[in-house]
Amino acid sequence: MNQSRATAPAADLLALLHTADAAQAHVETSLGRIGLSLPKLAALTVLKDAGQSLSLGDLAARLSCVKSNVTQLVDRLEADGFVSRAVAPDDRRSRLAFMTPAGRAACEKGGRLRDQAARELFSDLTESETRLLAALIGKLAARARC
Amino acid sequence: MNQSRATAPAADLLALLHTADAAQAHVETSLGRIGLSLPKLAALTVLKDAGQSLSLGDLAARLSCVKSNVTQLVDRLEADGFVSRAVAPDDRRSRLAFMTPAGRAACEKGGRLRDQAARELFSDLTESETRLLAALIGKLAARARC
DNA sequence: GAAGATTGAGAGCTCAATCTTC
DNA sequence: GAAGATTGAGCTCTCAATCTTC
Repeated sequence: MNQSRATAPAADLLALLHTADAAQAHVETSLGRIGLSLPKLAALTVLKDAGQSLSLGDLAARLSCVKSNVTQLVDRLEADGFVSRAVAPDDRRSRLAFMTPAGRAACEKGGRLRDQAARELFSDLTESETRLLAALIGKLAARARC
Repeated sequence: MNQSRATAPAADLLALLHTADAAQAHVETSLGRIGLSLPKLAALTVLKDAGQSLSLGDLAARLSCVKSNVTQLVDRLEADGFVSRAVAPDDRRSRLAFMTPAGRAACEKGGRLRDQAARELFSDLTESETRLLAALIGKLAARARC
């Protein structure tokens, strides 16, 4: 067996991508029950961790994505009533995003749902296996960001 | 250290998702040079492996996605000149997708680019680490599909 | 002119509704 | 009516172009 290890990386990569998709879908199914998605929860979490309102550019930088994406994400978050926009007092070009009380509540509830879903996903792995997986993923990540 | 292992799964999950995104972007950067994306290459590969034309429903099943997605994917592949549609001779409801010569060429070139990118991504892992990673991902996948 | 944000176009995905053919 | 495929609406994301304010 294993004559094809030389070409296996592609299969392993595809398995990784497919599993990540499935894991994401699993968490989002849970989050969907409270009107959240992973991107929305990520934005709310960044806002919560910042402890204050952030400009959309700031938010984009902390979410490692492009500004136009944040514009649309905040549009939807605003429609949900989880976030509001305000003109920055010092610079009228800049828009500040801040969480509403409903957003704060959704963030906390969503965080618990996400953590619970993550524990379910990892429940077949021992603690040392989980640490090992994290280390291997880290090696992959180092290569991917080049 | 490690007092917070109990809540770590969420961080590990997020790292996994983020790394998968980065890995995907890495491969797609390479594929983009020949006008392909991972979803397009996946469809072409399914068609190649089938060795014949497939109905769009068949294609959707083999790609594990919804039929309406395949409709749009084939629209784009057809616009690229990589795939053509034809009415099924036996059932006029059904549309067959078949690869054009350009599609076949793109599939082969794309496969090589994808394999090479995958080898780069895994190049910091030993063979046994790669196998271990695949096994751990498998455990995760088993949980995610429930 | 450069830095903020937004808009427009388009890829990729889903679900619900529709249309055609069986 | 049920099985094919498609269309319409919406989410997430990107890049290029635009608009406003500095």
